[in-house]
Amino acid sequence: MKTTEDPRYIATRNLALDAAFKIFHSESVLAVTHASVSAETGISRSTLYRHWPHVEQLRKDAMLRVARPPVIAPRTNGPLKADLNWMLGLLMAALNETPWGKIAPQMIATAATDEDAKSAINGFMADRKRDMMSVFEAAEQRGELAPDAPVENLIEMAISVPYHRKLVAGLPLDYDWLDGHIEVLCRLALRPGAAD
Amino acid sequence: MKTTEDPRYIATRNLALDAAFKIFHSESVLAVTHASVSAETGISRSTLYRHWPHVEQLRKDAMLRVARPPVIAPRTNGPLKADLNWMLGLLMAALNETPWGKIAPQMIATAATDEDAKSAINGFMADRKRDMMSVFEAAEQRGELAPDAPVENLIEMAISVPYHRKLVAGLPLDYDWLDGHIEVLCRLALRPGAAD
DNA sequence: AAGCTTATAGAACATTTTGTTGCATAGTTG
DNA sequence: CAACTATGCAACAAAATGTTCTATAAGCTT
Repeated sequence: MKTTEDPRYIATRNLALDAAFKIFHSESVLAVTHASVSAETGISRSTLYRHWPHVEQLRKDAMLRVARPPVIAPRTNGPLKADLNWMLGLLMAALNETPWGKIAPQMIATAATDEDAKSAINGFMADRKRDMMSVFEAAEQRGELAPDAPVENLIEMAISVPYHRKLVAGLPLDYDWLDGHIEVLCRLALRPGAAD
Repeated sequence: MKTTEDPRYIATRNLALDAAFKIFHSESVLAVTHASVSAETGISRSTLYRHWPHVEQLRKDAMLRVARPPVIAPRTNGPLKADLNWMLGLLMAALNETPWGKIAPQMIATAATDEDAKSAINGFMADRKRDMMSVFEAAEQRGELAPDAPVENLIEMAISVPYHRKLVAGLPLDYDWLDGHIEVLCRLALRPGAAD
């Protein structure tokens, strides 16, 4: 029988990674150690070392397992402005009020040197871009979009600015700001005649 | 006499922090320890402990001392498109080819939990925004700007996207992309009649 | 130049973190 | 039931981290 299928092994792994993530979120990556996870779960240190011979493996597994942004269901009812308000409002909330806001910076730093973390976070962003794309495609089918709307760039701008404000510039992410952001995006997206 | 003015103390401090930064850049923050700096410089471990009783202090000092983005002299000759190309080209190069591209992610992560790192990186970004502002003001005085150009938002977008592409999305930062980015920014910035 | 002060080097020591191993026990599989 | 394998525990090893003391040398004061 393969180790990885033994229910005891699976159970230990899940328990440990849940605790590791909890520690990661409430303290920091560095607080995740075999000792701290052992204390949190009751799993013995030696067992944890058998699962993850080195701390970095434990930390990375914890990060990759649960550290992902909340799923944002694309809303494509229209009009575009309302859809953007919905999507970016949720993104804003994710950064302000969920673990993701605290975990993202750590992942970004890890991604700078670790391939797994890099492909994970790149994947998250690709998902987010795809969701946004479906919003713009729906707008196009409703005929709201300007024919020369630079959709790719708009999506990048829509998503990048909230991340940058929160993680790099240290500026507030609130609806006052979001309204202006969306207004600017719509200037480039909507066809001149369309109702705003 | 105050300790902090003794030339020996200053010399040791500078030597140590230079080495710490070198290690930080070539390996990672975690590689910066009293032991590694001692090995690199010949300064004794006990002396380093007197300067920085705890590793985190040493790491943070190394980071805050030299980890700053290259200064980008604002260019305001005009036309706006050329100025933006200059400024954002340099920002791109800073992210692609200088230590800053490797260090920024670490700083962002540290800023999430540390006030000093946070205010440092927020300060860097405020500087960058101010530089960009002078570019747009010059454009306005030349009469290039549309009267309703949303300058604040444009500056945020101009800067955020390169950072996001590089650090989060893992997309390439090259002139092919930059041309499109600037073209979109100019659509919103320039007055309708202005030569492009 | 003489004397006081302070930083450094070096070594010895203490503590904590990190990783390893062997064995008894108990859950899992066939 | 029999064979296998994960776990818990305890003892141990090694490395990283932090502390303290003393002799020496550099800097400052008069």
